[in-house]
Amino acid sequence: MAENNSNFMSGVPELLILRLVREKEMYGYELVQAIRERSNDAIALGEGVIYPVLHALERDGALSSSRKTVNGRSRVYYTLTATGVRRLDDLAGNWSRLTEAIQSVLGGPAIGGVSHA
Amino acid sequence: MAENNSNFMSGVPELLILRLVREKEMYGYELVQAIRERSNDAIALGEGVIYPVLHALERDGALSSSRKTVNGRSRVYYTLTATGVRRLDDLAGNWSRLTEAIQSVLGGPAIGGVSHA
DNA sequence: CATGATGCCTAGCGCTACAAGGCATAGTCC
DNA sequence: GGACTATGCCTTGTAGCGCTAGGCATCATG
Repeated sequence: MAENNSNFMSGVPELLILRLVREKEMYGYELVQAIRERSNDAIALGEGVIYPVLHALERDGALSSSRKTVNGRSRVYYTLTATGVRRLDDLAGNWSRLTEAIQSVLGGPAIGGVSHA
Repeated sequence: MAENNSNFMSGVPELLILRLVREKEMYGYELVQAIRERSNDAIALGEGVIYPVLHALERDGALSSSRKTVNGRSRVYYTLTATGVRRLDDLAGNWSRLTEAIQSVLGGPAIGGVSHA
């Protein structure tokens, strides 16, 4: 009936993960804590959210993994691929546009003028 | 296993609707277009999204409706109740905190310092 | 009288994030 | 040595949200 934005409010966990992994290679358990800390406990994604996303991203070629053993502990480190960088830019752009759009609605009728024309 | 934020990425359509209705009483079809226009086509929620949310909000006492006939057309106008105002403030606060948190993750490790302590 | 805009509505699907587990190893405390 | 916690990985099942894709009625337009 109408071409809508397909599921416009999704992919935030994906976005956060990609963004963090861009800084340095990280493993799942580490990501869970990093997100919690960096957001001041405002966002607390569990492992049940992180791991499936990680696997999906690897399947799509956005991340590549390598198993390493540290202190007798086996960790799966993820690094960003070229595809992943593109995906990150994409998601970040979408998120930015989305928040601006929502802000634009919340802010009232053309306060400063968006000057879209 | 852990108390997480329950479905932290939801309620945006609800937020937008409440915000718009706060300005003046509006009807469903009008809301669909208002959201599209005010967001510069960035957000295009269909009627299939709007109406169910409208009904849920009324059921919860956040909105009250009144049927009016204009130009032989029957419209259901919605107005914000006191409960609705509270709900709006709530959602707006959550949204604000969420975007800040995400920004905080996207922005890198403590750029300006959040000084939470 | 057919088509489109206005205006309301609903059933059903898909997908995302979530809860709630399981499993293994390392360290700590008694 | 046994219990408990933290670390580290994983999967299954579910719920809720938003979306697609319709239906129905009126009015204006050609």
